[in-house]
Order: sequence, then structure tokens, then C-alpha cells
Amino acid sequence: MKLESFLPYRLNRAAAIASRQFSAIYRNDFNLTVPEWRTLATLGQFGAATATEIGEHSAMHKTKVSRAVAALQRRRWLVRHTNEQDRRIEHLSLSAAGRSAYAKLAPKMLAFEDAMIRKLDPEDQEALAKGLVALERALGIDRKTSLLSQRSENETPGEDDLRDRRRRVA
Amino acid sequence: MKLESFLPYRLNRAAAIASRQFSAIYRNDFNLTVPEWRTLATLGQFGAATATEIGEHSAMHKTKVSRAVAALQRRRWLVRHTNEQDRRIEHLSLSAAGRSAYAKLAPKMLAFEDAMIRKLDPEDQEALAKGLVALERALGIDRKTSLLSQRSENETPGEDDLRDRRRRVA
DNA sequence: TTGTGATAGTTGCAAACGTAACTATCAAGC
DNA sequence: GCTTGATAGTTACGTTTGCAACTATCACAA
Repeated sequence: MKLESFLPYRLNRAAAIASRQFSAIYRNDFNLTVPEWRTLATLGQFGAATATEIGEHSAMHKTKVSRAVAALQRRRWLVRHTNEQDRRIEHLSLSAAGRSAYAKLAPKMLAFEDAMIRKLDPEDQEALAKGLVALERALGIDRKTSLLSQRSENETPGEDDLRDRRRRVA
Repeated sequence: MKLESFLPYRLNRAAAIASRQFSAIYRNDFNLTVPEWRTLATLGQFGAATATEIGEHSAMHKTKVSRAVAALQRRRWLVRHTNEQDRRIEHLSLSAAGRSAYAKLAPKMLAFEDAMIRKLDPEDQEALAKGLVALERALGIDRKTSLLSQRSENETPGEDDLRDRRRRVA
């Protein structure tokens, strides 16, 4: 058994190291936890989502999402709108303050990501992108995200300034 | 900001989902936690290591390793040998019972990994392997693991039965 | 209309976690 | 032979986590 080649081991290690580096940014700037940042980023991108959707999209436990949402709401970065057709559902979206924080944070995160990706040869970037997409498909990730991905078609315009990135992995 | 393409987000999601599936195996069979399994696997492969080495190799916090080692020792799966040249250092290795558990578990884990990898096209397997190696290099992982990787050259033979896998990612 | 099962989200509680502080040990310089 | 600083590993403590149980709501059927 070679740990050096054992896929889940390597994935977790790489994810942990990368996450530690990235989280330093939003922890320093805004004292955000990882689940809070993920929730902020999801809402920043998709405009609105339910807690369940956020959890499925980011593979976070529903209690984790629930607490992150509560924390963001306490900061007044997030608002809830109960669906009147089905009162169990709460549509979440960012307040002006939340969007402002997201607008400050997102470019920093993307710049840091670019710096990380640029450490790879272009052909390695391609390979990572291709391999990761295939792995996500094998893990059944594309299906879980379909709901939100579709909705992202008709997001509210006006905050698109962050979305025109030049060169992305996948 | 496209979460769909944001590297640390995707890495963490894939790692979390994969880890959840894999951990079900050793949790069911032996009631092992993730850190305990990682420690067991590291010692099972390398024969012996210090707690610091295990932590660096698997990107686990030293307190996490310390607790996992203590738990494995409580099961009598692990023994400590204080280095007499430097009495701060403890060389850890598996007991017969520990090796036995590892021998039962490792083939299951590898079989499950094979099933997961086989969901990918061969060219996607290659791409993932290539991309992951490059990413690890960019994250500085290869350096951290060098100590243990070198030692793995002269491991004790006799437990090599698990190491002759045919087709591996990386 | 009442009951049954399902779903969205929250919370109590015990387990797991990371930070910081600790012990024990070592090497190096004075 | 003492200090000083560094390292290996453990532990106390407050925080975060996940499981299970909970509330509230809905759809559907007897």
C-alpha cells in the first residue's frame, strides 16, 4: 500500500494544505471561518440559494451550513426570505454589506489562486483541470451542483465584474 | 468568481466526498477514526516513523497525531521505542495485532480505490495523476515527504504482499 | 380531516479539533 | 557546568464539528 499514490490520502493532503493557505486571507481580512467563506462565496456567485443547496454544492453538512448562515446573518451580511409557497424553505441572499465584503475578498482569492496555478506548467494545468473534472464526475459531483449551476444562468447582473477571468483551471 | 472552477473549493469538496466514502470502510470494520487510519497506514507502509514524520507526511496537526498514536497504543496496535541517542524522539511501529489489522484493511481500501479510479477513462486517469503530482510539487509536498520516502527503500520485507499493484494513479 | 411520511432547517450534546502552554530533552555557546 | 534556544511530544481549554433528535411545514392518501 503506497500512500504516495493512494488517491484519497493525496487529495485530502493537497486540499488541507491549499485550504490552510487560502483561509489565511479571509480569516485575516474579515475573521471568517471556512464554512462562512464558502457560504459567502456561494451566495456571492449565485445571488440566492437555500441552505440545502449550499450544503449540497459544497459538500458541507447541513448543520455546518446552518451555523455559517446564522453567523453571517448576525453580521448583517445575509438576509433570509421565507418562500411563501413552501414555508419550510428559506431563500438566502447577501445584503449590501455582504456583497461589499465579497467584492473585496473575491479578487484577492482569485489572485492567490492564479499565483498557485501559475506554479504549474501549462500542460500540468491542463492535466489537472481535465483530471479533476473527470474525478468530480466519478464522485457524482456534477449532478449535485446542477440545480445551482442552472440558476447561475439568470443571476442578477451588475456584479459580473469579478467573473471575467482569463485563464482558469477547468 | 466561479466556484465551479475555484481550485481549493473543488479540491476540498472532492477530498471530503472521497474521504467520507473511504472512511466508512475502516470505521465499520474496526471503528477507526480518520487520523487513526492514516497513522496505521503510514506505519504499515513505512514500518517505523516518528510522530512528527507522520504529521508532516499526511499534513496532520501534531496534536492530532499524538491522539491517534495514543488511541492505537491503547488498542495494543502500536509500540513506542524511545531513541536512546535522543530521548525526545519516539520511534513508532505496529505490533503484530496492528500489522494484522492493517493487512486486513489495506486490500479493501485498495480495491475500493481501484473501483473509484476505474470510473475514469484511462486518459483521465493519466491526466489526474500528472496534474496531482504537479500540484503537490507546487504545494511543496514532495519535500516534506522525502524523509519517509527515502526510508521506504529499506523497509522490512515480508509484508510486501500488498505493494505489487498493477495500475496506480501516479 | 386526520394521519403518515417526507423535507428544510435548528439545536442539545458528546466527541474531535486547534491554539497555546507545558514537560522533557538536546545542542551550542559562554 | 550553566544558560539559551530549539525540538519532540503531551495536555488543558475553549471552539467547532457531526449525530441524533427536534420543530415546522408540506404532500398525499385513507
